[in-house]
Amino acid sequence: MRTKTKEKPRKKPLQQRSQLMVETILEATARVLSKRAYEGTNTNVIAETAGISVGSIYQYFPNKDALISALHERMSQRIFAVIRDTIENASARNLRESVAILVHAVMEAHLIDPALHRILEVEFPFFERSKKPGSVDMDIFEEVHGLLQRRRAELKVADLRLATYMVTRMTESLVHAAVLEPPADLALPAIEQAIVNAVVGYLTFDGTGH
Amino acid sequence: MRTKTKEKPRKKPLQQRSQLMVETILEATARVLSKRAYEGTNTNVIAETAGISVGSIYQYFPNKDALISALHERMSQRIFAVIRDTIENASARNLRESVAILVHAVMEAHLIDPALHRILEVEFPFFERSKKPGSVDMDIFEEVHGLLQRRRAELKVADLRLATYMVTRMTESLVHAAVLEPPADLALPAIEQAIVNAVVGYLTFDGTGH
Amino acid sequence: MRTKTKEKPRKKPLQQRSQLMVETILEATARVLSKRAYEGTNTNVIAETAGISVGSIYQYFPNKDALISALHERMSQRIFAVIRDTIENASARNLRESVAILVHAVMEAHLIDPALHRILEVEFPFFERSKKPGSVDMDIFEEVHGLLQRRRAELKVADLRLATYMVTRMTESLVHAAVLEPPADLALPAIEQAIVNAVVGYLTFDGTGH
Amino acid sequence: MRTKTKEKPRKKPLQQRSQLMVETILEATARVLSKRAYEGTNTNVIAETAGISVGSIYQYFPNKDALISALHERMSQRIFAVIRDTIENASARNLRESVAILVHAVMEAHLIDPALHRILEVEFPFFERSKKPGSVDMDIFEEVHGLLQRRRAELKVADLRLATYMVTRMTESLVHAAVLEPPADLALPAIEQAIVNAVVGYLTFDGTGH
DNA sequence: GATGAATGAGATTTCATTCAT
DNA sequence: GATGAATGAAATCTCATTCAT
Repeated sequence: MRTKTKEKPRKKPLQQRSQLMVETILEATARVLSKRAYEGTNTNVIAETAGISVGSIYQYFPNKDALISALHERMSQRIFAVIRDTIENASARNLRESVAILVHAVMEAHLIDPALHRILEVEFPFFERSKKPGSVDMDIFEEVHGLLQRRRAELKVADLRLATYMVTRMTESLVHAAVLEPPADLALPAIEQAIVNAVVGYLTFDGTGH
Repeated sequence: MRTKTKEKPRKKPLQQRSQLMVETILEATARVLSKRAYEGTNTNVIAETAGISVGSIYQYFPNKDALISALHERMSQRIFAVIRDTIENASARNLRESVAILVHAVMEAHLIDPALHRILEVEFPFFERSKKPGSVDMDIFEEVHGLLQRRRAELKVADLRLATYMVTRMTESLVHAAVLEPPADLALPAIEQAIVNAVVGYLTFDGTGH
Repeated sequence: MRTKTKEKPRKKPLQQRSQLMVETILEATARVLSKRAYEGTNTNVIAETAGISVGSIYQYFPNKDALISALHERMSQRIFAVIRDTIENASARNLRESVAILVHAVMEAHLIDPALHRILEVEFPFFERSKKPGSVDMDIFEEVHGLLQRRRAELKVADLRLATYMVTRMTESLVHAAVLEPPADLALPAIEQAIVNAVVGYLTFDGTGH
Repeated sequence: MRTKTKEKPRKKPLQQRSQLMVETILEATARVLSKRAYEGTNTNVIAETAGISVGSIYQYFPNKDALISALHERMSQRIFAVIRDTIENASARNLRESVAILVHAVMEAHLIDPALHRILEVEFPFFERSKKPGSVDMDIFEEVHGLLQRRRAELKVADLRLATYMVTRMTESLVHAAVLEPPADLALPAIEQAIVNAVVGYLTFDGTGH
């Protein structure tokens, strides 16, 4: 059923070592980035942290930007994995539960590594996610689109693509804000609840008054 | 009578000239930033664009960051001015109209100088807005809080501070996304409409189904 | 008897004001230099400290070096004045007393404003004193030369010019070191005593053993 | 037997290359400093003179000051080496010969590279020598102290530490002045002779007249 | 493939000096 | 003469990237 899962069946030792090196480098990049933020992060420090030489970074990444991009991508993958698994494994009885599960999944995903996430989203958001098919954003779009289709009967909204866009954006943006810039006087669960309400409210709002 | 009193006939020439210079510098910074993005923006280019010398920048700003911050601040001020004026001058007959006006105002504000706005918000969001009283963010919060209070009767939400937070965030985030990363297949007015629906939906959602 | 005293008989108001300005500037330079050392001393700070504008400095001094030079010169003048007056007013009964008075005078002179003196000698010694007739160094040379001539009978040294050079250097260098880099475990009076001994020892040493 | 052990056949290639680079840099710094004095000496010129890139300077020295300090230190080391070797290898028959040898050694040392020495001592004396144990100044102090102890019987001075201080200062200051600001009308050997006389005179002066 | 010393363009910032007011 | 905003050459230092070993 899952269409686009990228299988990696070949496991040649060479590729294994490569894969290990790439992991090491990305891990170090993440660590340095979390600890020292944009200023103070440079390829030499990353190499040192990874316990390798700068040269090796350039063996696997054409330049520094590619490094950040890859990190972005990896984080997106992880987040998407969490979201997809949650959605697909959860059995919701109605729209509200579906949305609650979605929102909770997104929140969980954002709590994976908030420090790094924060840096990545806040200092390097311009490493823009592609909107092309196959990108994580599209994957999520499709996932949510599927969810809404399955709940079609319970919705008041007319345009399902627009609704998918809205739900995706609302969930992402509001969770993002709540996790990364938590307001001092509001509890996270209360906000989570409010986000669910907002999404369901939107989807079931008939536009004339309830 | 006034033997030795030095007259200062010129009306605050200093402040005037200073103000002009600050404007010139900020203007140039904005221009350079819009055109060349983060990379390629440096004090020398800014000075050149402004038709002044680098030294002059440092006469008015202690360092480069202060320059970007000032630009941020100025843009925030402008945006807030638009929003406040719109809200305060508009006469809405009901909640939906109030929200529609708010959303429209925010959208207008985001369309002032999207290119610059984009750079500023996207590349330098870490020049973080303060949450302190007196900051633009707080001003907007208060403005929205007032609006909701006036419409208290029409709301289903319990916690007004939470609601204010949600409305603020939703409006800002969704408009932001719509303007700066417009989805290819959706029209802006349709999205605007959807945002209004989402906000009103949230505020009038009783939690059980409408 | 005193040959080279530069008289300044004319006291036109204009020159008075100029003189005042020059004083103000030099005073400020001295103050800034003492307080902030080489780094952190610049014409703008000097002007600010003096309560005048940078431009005015350039009305009286062609450039920054001239400023330091003038300060050097002024300090030299003051030191020389102290030394000359002490020597000429003192009535010594023998060589030892003469030397003691000289050494003490030089020490007094070095204690006028040690902080400034230190900066001036330590950071700007390369604003080299001229060896030309009329310079302070020459004045001191002549003063000491005269002193030795008067004590000719008590000396064992053959070449009086060489002796003058030696006495001048010894006094200056040793006092300088003692005052500006006081050794932790030796008392200043003890060093002063030792310097006197050294000078007298030199002057009365017959070269074969005493 | 040694399957994977990486051999490092080149004898400390790192240290060797590093050392070479440090030498090259210091050498260039010395050359530039001698030729162009303080003004006109900058890291770019030094790099150019050394035939390397600026970056390499910063690979080995944290900043410009460290560069000058290192040069200072190296010169001090060399001077001390000359002095110590001369003193320790010479066999003097009496105090006068000991002092003569010391003075001559110091003079020799000051003549190693007078141009550079001049710049270093005259323009950067504020890169102050530490007075801590282990510093060159302390080494010299100890060396002289030892010398005086060996000649204890021939001395009239009471306090040996004071005497050591005086001898050290006199020798250093007077040689310094003689070499770096040679008086026009006095021959260097004559001055050297006079310095020896002064030191011996001081050490054997009984305070009442010889 | 791995290493890391070397590179050098380029960025920020300072400050002596000028000159229009 | 006095002012001080404006100037801009120049200096220090960084760091992504290369390439000989």
